[in-house]
Amino acid sequence: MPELPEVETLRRELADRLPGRKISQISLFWPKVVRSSSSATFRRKLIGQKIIGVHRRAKILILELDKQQNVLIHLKMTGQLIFSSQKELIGGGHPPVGGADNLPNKFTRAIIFLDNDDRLFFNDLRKFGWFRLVDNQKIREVDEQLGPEPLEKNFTKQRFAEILRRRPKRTLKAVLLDQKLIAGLGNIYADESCFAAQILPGRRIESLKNKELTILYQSIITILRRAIRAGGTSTRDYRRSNGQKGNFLTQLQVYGRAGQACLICEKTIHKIKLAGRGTHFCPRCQK
DNA sequence: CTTCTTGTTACTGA
DNA sequence: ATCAGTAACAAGAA
Repeated sequence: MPELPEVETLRRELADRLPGRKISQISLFWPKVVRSSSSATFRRKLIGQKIIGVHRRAKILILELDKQQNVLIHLKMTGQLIFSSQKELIGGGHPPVGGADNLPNKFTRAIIFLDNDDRLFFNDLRKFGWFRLVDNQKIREVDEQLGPEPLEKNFTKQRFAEILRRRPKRTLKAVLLDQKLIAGLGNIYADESCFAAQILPGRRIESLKNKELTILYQSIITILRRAIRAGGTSTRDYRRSNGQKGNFLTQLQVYGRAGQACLICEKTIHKIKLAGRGTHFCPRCQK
């Protein structure tokens, strides 16, 4: 699912393409994708606006527009943003494998047309993803409700420990998934971080030793960086902006590997339900 | 047919 | 006040 590394991959790719472009037209095939107003108002307000930046906060992609306006995009579980450039097709050659040549398809909920004839397709099988048009003040309110970004400088080991210690009775998995505490982790990277730190996800925070918190802190950062380097994880629906899969799937140690041998100790990977989510761990490596 | 999948919010009950 | 669990959103795969 799109978590921090997947959305960050898209942000970096789209930041090379969108800034400077004006939105020339918008097609909405599933009007409920717009959560901030009616779809008609959304279209009217957006058409003609210029994109000046592409940002990310937690799992939310932010298209910064002129006039203090922003389009927030949440992919939820099955959302995709596929960028289609007209120019690269002119001049021959083959479009990228898995590109936008078969779009729109039955899961395309929206298309954003740009003033140079490039297009951005929003596909979402499950229809949970959304667009919201918000001003800069509202952005600040959204920002305040989210925990620190794990890859930013202000995410120090001390701040991480403080955030966790204030929730002594909660389980580790629940805390890692809580966007108000730490931004951007989802089910895949919560499980992978716990494995890397050799800590069971069902542990209560109050039981964690300082040394364990330090290893967990470092594990989260390392895993997220490596996942971004691989272009994210495509378990199922996630795609990069050119339609290709992210490559981190092959580096997963526990997520999706229930019943298979642990890659470190060869004991069987277990799967339980924790914080309402499928939770994977090695019963020997993790304590 | 049932069960499972998950990001997020709302709700319930301990 | 805190926390865990579940339903809802929605649609498809197994």
